[in-house]
Amino acid sequence: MRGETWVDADIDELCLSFLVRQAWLNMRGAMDGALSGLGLSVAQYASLLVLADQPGITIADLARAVASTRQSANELLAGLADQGLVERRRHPTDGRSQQVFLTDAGRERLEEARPVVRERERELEAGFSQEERRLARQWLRRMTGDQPA
Amino acid sequence: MRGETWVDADIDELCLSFLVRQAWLNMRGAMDGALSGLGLSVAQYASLLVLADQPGITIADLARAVASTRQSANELLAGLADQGLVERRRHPTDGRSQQVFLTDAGRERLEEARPVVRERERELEAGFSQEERRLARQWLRRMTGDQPA
DNA sequence: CTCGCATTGACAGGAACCTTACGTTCTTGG
DNA sequence: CCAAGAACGTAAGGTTCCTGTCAATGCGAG
Repeated sequence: MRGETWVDADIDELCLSFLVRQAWLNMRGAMDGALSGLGLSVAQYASLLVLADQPGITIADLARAVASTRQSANELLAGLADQGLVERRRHPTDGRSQQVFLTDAGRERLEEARPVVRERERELEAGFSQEERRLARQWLRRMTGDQPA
Repeated sequence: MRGETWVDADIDELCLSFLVRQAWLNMRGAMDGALSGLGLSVAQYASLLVLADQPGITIADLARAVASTRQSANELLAGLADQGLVERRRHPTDGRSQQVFLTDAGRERLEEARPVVRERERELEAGFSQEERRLARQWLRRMTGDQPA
């Protein structure tokens, strides 16, 4: 722990969570930088991905899909709606909820963003083998709590 | 992406950053839960670790060590000072800055917290080999930007 | 020595998230 | 069918982080 940050073998074993935090912060910075030209944050990009995969998802389900709260999801959607990238419609059978859809502009923005993000992430991972990448993802998925021991 | 969250092979490749985010969020929740009985958050714990390793570090350097801002670091230190775990002293040779030290109570709190955190993180990683853990850390360090390609 | 630039901790305001609570709607067991 | 409990989107307030700015201090080149 003599460098700029304490990303060091010893400290990793004392607070692994913080290493993950720093990885996330740096990746977020890199992705936000890459996406800024498209007017998107990484959180917005991720939400567009979910919406592309699940058209008509409700705000509550979107929140769950991105491990967030309904309030946060709704606020983020408001920003995307302001950009004309998503639209919210009354749910056809559930009077409590709304369905969210990508607009054409939203789909186009997403298609523009994908290669940008993929390229940046590929750069970050340069030098790691396919197997090492697979292992890293497996490890991360475990850390998300979605894959039991 | 049919589960509770979109922690899924396909989406990982479309937004790896978000997978890291979700790992961090879950780990933070787990650590905060484990540390709550000690009145610490994971961020506070991490700062105590830095202070134990670098007694007398300045607020600005602590902020850099945890990849944060001076303001955030100072606010976090205020909370720790309120608990009597750290103290800030005028720097002996630099009229702008202050040095931060652990108090005895701070050192004791840290010693109590270490095994708690280590145990929770060990549980999260159960089933991964030593080599797999090493690889995951190597990958994470790369993602922090502190280890070039 | 001087001066332009950089750094410091603190102030002010904002962003992005959270929790709590609400009225409305839905679900389900009796 | 009914009532208790759950879920919905939204409002309100709070927390934790950020950025921009400030006055004071430090650094280094000329």
